[in-house]
Amino acid sequence: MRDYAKMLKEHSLKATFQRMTILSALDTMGHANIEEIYETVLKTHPTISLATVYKNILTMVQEGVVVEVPISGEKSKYELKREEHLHLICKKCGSVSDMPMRESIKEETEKIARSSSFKPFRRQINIYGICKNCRDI
Amino acid sequence: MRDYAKMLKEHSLKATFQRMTILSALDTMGHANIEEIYETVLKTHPTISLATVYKNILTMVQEGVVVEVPISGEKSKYELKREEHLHLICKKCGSVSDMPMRESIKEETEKIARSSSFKPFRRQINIYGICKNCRDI
DNA sequence: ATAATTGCAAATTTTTTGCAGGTTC
DNA sequence: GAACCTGCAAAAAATTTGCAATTAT
Repeated sequence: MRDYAKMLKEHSLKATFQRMTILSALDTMGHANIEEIYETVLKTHPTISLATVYKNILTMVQEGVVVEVPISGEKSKYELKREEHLHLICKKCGSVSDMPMRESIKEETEKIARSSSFKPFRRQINIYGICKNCRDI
Repeated sequence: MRDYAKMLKEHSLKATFQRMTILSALDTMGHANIEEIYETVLKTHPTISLATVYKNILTMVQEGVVVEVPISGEKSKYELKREEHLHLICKKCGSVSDMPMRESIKEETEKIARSSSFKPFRRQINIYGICKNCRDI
């Protein structure tokens, strides 16, 4: 559990309970799309509106507090901003899990970008497949 | 220009002119979202309906003739299926360009997957930044 | 105090669907 | 000629907007 109020204030966003609830939901869920976030926050704060979830996800993504994870064939999920990592995405159960980024991958992608005079900001690596759980079934 | 009819038939899809036109549009554009595809096919075949574009993109993605490229902060784009590669995505002009996949990246991602007993099918790597053109302006 | 944020309801945009007629193999 | 595909119009789903009331700083 992180200090959500601090995260928000560092980006000059007001620490409303709606935002704190959304961040807390993302923190426990790891990755979730708008609908999933909305359903989760409703459980503890039934007055939060869907429009507020939309507006805040947009704002918090713009401010870099939250990161969008676009996924083939699904609606985008969102996660709290943290160190760079990659995603293992199970095509069976839909789970998303984080794995640390390797230095060598960073270096290779830097090289590739450099070879096109492309100035990279950030990477996004998704690996699609079947997770351990679904495989064992 | 590839043999679109063949591509379709290999996946037991009928080679309608609507599908051929969509594939041809993707071939020339490289990457495009639904709206862009629709606008482009309209130029040569003004009778094609938007619903047909939606239905066909869905079908052709399911059959693996076309691949979805989900992009942070934008609507998904689509491209013709081809060898594995990665994407340089310019946050200024929105251009997407393909770069060859490096062996070492494949290997590293295999290792990462293996370490979680995850069985990988395919990777998707997006590098976001500023392209040469936009940088020079 | 004030500037930002919220919830609501409505508007807009995006995507999906059902079906009668047409096309491909 | 059978199964598949199309266009249309309508329905459903997803997202955005405007605004008066509320809240954080």
